[in-house]
Amino acid sequence: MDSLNLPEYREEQAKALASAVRMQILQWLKTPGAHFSEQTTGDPVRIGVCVTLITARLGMSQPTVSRHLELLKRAGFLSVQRIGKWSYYRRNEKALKEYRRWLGETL
Amino acid sequence: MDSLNLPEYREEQAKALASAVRMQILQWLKTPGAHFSEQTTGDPVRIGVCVTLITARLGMSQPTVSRHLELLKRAGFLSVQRIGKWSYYRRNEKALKEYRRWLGETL
DNA sequence: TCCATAGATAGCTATTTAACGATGTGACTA
DNA sequence: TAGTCACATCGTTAAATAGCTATCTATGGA
Repeated sequence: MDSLNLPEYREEQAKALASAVRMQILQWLKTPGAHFSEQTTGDPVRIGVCVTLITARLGMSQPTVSRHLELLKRAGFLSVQRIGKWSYYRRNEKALKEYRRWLGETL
Repeated sequence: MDSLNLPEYREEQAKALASAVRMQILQWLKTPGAHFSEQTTGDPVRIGVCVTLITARLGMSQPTVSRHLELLKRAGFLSVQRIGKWSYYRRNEKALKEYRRWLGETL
């Protein structure tokens, strides 16, 4: 076939979004304070939400959640910040916006 | 976990787009005349492009292409029109636009 | 009526994905 | 310094996906 003009990472991003679990994570992280108010070790809006809370809310095993978070991070949609024993994940709005823009003009 | 508010078909649509082959098909069909000018049995812009031409352009087996087209159709992104022995596929711009709108306000 | 053509469907295989439990690692804590 | 906590990584298994060949169905032409 013709060479694909779909960059590798765009496909990776599309795959990251093609999962109900990962879309749910992204949506929760839009308003972390509303969904993870239990977090006391830091402002969820600023630094992000720790894995334990996301795991509890999803009701699945911690390694599985870790894997979903990694895929979203690899796609560029999440960034992590490690503070002490905790990893705080938050949305990368810039990458999300960029992806929407690309899809809008490509699709 | 909380009940997901991602409707089933939104996930199906996202999966349909998470494939380089299917994205390529959608892009070609944006300007069918430019990519499938060989088609003589009907105006590709109006009625769509037949499976044989898409198959030739992709360079993969006909059943595989048929499968990709079916997934795009199930997602609502393509519609088919059968005329004689031919099936003409074309973009469903309304569904594509709707999906972009949904993603924009959900993501 | 018979054959060819277009496309869909079925069946198989290889690969990828998603889940899990077990274990490793690094950082606080008693 | 021993233990615990937070998270990542590893290894396995089951299910989903993508490709192929073979075959079926329907239409059109000789």
